[in-house]
Amino acid sequence: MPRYNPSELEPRWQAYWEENATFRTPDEPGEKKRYILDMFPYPSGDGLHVGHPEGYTATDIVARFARARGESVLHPMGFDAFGLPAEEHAIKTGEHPRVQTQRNIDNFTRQLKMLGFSYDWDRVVSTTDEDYFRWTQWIFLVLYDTWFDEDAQAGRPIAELPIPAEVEAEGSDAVCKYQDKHRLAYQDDALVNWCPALGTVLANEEVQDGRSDRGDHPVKRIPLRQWMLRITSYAERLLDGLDDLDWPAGIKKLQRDWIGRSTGAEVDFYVGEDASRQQWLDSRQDGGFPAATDSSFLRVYTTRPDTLYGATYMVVSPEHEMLGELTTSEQADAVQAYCEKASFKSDRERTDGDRAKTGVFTGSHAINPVNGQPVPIWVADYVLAGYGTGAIMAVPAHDDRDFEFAKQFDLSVVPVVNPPDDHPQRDEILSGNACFASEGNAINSGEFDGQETQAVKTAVTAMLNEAGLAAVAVNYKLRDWLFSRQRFWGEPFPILHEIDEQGELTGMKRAVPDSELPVRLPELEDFKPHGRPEPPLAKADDDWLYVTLDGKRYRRETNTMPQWAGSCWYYLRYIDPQNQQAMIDPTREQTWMPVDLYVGGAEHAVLHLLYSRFWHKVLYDRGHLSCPEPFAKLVNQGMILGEVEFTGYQSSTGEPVSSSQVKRDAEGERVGPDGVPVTMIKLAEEEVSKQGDGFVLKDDPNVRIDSRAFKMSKSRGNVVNPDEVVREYGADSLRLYEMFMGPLEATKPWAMTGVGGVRNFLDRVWRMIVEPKADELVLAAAMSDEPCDADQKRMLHATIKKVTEDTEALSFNTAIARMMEFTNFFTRADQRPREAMQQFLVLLNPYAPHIAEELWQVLGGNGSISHQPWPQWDADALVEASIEVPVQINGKVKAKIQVASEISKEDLEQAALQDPKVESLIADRTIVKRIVVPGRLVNLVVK
RNA sequence: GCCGGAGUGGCGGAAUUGGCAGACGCGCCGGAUUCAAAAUCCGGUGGCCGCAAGGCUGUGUGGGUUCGAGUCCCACCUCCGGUACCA
Repeated sequence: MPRYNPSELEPRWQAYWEENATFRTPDEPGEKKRYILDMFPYPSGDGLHVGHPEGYTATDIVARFARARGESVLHPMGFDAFGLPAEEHAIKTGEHPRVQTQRNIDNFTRQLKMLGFSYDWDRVVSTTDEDYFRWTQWIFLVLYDTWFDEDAQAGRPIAELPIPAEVEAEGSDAVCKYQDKHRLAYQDDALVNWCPALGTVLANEEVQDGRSDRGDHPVKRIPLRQWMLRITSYAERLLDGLDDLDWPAGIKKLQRDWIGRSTGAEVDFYVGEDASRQQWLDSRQDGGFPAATDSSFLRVYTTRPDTLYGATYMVVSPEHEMLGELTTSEQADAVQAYCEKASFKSDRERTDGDRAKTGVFTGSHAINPVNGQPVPIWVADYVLAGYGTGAIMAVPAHDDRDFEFAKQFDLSVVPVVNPPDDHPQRDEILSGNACFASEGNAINSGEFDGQETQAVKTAVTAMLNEAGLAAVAVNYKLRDWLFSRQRFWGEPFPILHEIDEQGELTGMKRAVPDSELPVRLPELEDFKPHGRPEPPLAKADDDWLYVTLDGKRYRRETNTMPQWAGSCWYYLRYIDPQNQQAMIDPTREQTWMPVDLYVGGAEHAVLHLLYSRFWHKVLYDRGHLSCPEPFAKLVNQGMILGEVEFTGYQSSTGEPVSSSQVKRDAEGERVGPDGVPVTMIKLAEEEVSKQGDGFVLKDDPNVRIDSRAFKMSKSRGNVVNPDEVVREYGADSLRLYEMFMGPLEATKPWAMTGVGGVRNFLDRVWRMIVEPKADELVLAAAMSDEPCDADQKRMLHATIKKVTEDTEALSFNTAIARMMEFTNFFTRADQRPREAMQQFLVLLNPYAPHIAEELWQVLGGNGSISHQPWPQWDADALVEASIEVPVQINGKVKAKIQVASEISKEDLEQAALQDPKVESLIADRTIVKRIVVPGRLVNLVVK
């Protein structure tokens, strides 16, 4: 029996494609190019997950479709192969991360090939290849060699940085240090998670509630010299660039919010001696608002300068540099104790949830510049050191956080914005017992009373600016990018630190010359932590660690780059993966960039995409790239959940508990109505039945059952393995099912019966062309060389149209539905024109390429079906002689009439009125309105 | 709390953007084929009322706009995802 046997035919066609290099990227792209990109995977030891092939199938369909339409396609794949799991494995087993990584890459490659994706396998890159990370290091050096010119809003070579005369005068070391302060890649002290018990520095994701994930040991935050990338300089450009991108609106918003631009004012509050205040004010009047700060005043950033009259106290962050000077001797102990406590808290703890506000009075006061009133200065950890100036003016009447703090410590509340007359809490607000954070008319604000918030903002800022006490300011939530990791399995930094004769660091550093790249990872005896808060590379032999260059001795940088580094620019290397002379050939870059379609998970919505855009813009500024944005169109595929599960609950005594009575207690534990924890039990579909909105236990309909699909996870045991699906149903069925489940962007649950459904469809396609009853592989008896009749032609051309349009719109599920209709139609026909079958296979090919190739050959086609041009539909063939039009009476369909498709409005109305059913329904009533939409419907409004 | 997204048959989902709700698939029911089964093929399948013809009702809830609303507007509910004091 010549049955459809994917396990035989799929590997055969995969071998054919490989041998014939069917999907090689053309060297000289034709008129239209299309760069179709997947977010490359981290090759984990678990292998491919069914979530991966969702996006990969979508892009593969688009790639095959575009090729058939004569476009030149670049469709590559690679591996984001640096990362923590391989390193942890190495620490445990002593096996070099490279070994395990290669094994995983091999397995991923096998699985990807098994699914028949049309990648150009000659262009595979892995971020761990020396040939690749050589250029990652090179790009780092571009960042290191660049400063950001605010006026030009562009990155420029560090050599072009204007050096102030006073720096110049101090000599070349001072100039170097000045330059270092302006580079896009610079060093700064930042806090790391140091775990003394494990003797290692941990990544944020390895720390849970201040304790290590592994072993549950305490983790301390200690400052360590770190590499930072000055992404904040590009904040404005990164914001602006979003406008022209064809990205989901949600992702753009996420990026905008992450960058978090706000405008307001910086305002200086005098903190010096009362006696010198007038002198200070005079100097400001003459000199204007200074760029640099000194200890005579406290500078704050606010987005609500209109509420300055309501600023009743100030707060500085525990890390604020002026805190020491502001603290009076009486308060010194309390302040010191408070700051110490704060320093032990992680960022997370400090900003976690709605915990009560804490803080300590410093003992000093500042003078509110608008009214000359003294206001107390507090220190509190609800003010973040890294945002704005690290200090705030607190307006408890109009800021929820300040209000909460003021209530806690009994500070005064002065309302300065009048809430609307109908505001439910108006009286409380005006008496200082509630907070009103919206806009309105000013009150208690001197000359500004009665004006609207926006006007007051501008006026107050202008007034203070006139006096040299404030200036308009812009702030971003975006922080500079902490770029170094204390890890082994990452790219080494191509940086050398100068050491003197005693082996001490001099503080001077230099880039490794281009010709010396790549800086390879050292060979280590083992990968176990060495117990110091220093990166593992510090364990390397002196051969690696120390370098002599131009007569000077250097110690290599021992931090490594984060995993993001390699993924920031891989899309460029695919274009020219073998280039030994450059990161990318400029002509090729111009030919293929930007990426026309980028598909991947929404979890990378912010970081990966923002980091990539940042690097891209720097490389663009420095003349290495021709387009300002890397990814023209972005699509996020939705998550695939496990099979739907029915979950019931049981009390401790084994009694079933209705899910409507199960609540979560304070710890998040599920408890029954008595507050005692319940146990979850998995139920089979047969044990439940539908009732109302939900499901209930069949045996006891009073017990409600939860029904939902969960994220796939090993611990839950609901992970679907693509290897098994391919073994059972074939790769074409897996591909087709992933696309048929629903819209690409939607989150959707897996259902193995659905895979059976699409497999059924492919079996039907097979039998539509191959004779199922014959012993040999022969064409179906119904196959005919006659042309299509009118109905067949209409079905064929309507299918071509629908599949073409839906594929273009990435609406794969409906395209597949249409191909199913086509197949149902033609399997019923006893004459199946060969030509229709052939055209159909070309449509099916992007979706299920193996069976399409096989049947194409069975039908006598030459070579690969992938070389066949995409069919065109004939609009004339779609026209039907007569169509059915519904007739509504008062908006409800009461009859259907058969009319000529080209019928005029008047004739359609006549036809509707003459329909016997309609006649009888309107017989004794009057028609008050007639709506006639030719080709669509007739609606008669009667009384 | 805030920000996104989504609520349509037993289930996954369609619906040319305001014009016949439920395409297609799964599941289920009936029939054909078979000694029997699998496979296959044909038909049915939102709910309620009715022997039937047919009628009523129906896209999370309540209101509104319209000749006409799953689709637009207002208010609310539920679920999923993200986020967390950014002044």
